[in-house]
Amino acid sequence: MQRDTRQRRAIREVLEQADRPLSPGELLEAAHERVPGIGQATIYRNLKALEDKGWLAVVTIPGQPSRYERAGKAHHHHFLCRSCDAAYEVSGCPGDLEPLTPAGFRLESHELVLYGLCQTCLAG
Amino acid sequence: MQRDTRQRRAIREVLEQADRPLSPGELLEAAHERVPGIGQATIYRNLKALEDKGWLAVVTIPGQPSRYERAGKAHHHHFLCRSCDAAYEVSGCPGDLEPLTPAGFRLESHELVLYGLCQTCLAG
DNA sequence: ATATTAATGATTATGGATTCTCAACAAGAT
DNA sequence: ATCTTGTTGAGAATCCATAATCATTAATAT
Repeated sequence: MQRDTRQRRAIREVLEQADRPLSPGELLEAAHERVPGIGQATIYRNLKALEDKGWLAVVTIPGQPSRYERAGKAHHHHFLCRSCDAAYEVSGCPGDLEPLTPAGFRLESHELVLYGLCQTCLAG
Repeated sequence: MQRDTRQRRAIREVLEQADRPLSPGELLEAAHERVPGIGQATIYRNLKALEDKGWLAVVTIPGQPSRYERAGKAHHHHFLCRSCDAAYEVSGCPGDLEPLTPAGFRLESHELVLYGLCQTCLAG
């Protein structure tokens, strides 16, 4: 039977309260405040388990480690700050991309990443 | 002084004639037909050199090796076939993305990747 | 034709993310 | 309280893309 450990609780809580997708490293750092000594192997193990369970969605960004966010959100995209590397959720979508699709191709999905500077980095 | 080798000629020719961005592996395969025995180290060395020279542009796609295409093309995006992993160039752009950008953030650029099946894979 | 040395190719090494190993630990049943 | 065994943590191991080594090869100036 699946056990309810402090580490798992911490990981789920951090991910539930995050307002943006987190990388394994960011998650480790945040979970560490709740469970000092938590190891990265535990982070990876549980990320994979939560993903398999459909509780988490993976966000892939070129040249960056994967980010994880709660699954089931409405279709949306992401903004990556080129200064602090934080990924943010952006609502909305540019719309119908069929017109861009080459003739004879089948469009199934798409990913849009905005790049720039986040408010925090602009202020600092 | 920079020397004009068979390997370099082959690499440039393949990239010039390609109608889509190529990965180092695809480039090696294609160049191999012109210069049997060409090694991957030569591919990587020359890709980097051509990129530094501004002759090539790098295309980054999540979870994929980099692709290389001639620099200087008009703004465009890419389509990745989830079956054969070939990247294709797609003309056009969804347009102004400022409206999607969170307030207080500075938008500098963006990347859009379409996913699906290419004509070749659909036919096969 | 010969010398010079940039370039190549086979191989090893590197870097970063992710996974595996396994002894020690701890959640949950009895 | 005790036992069972799922989980954890530290570190080693793996994967893949890319970079570095270095003896050999070959482009080009003489």
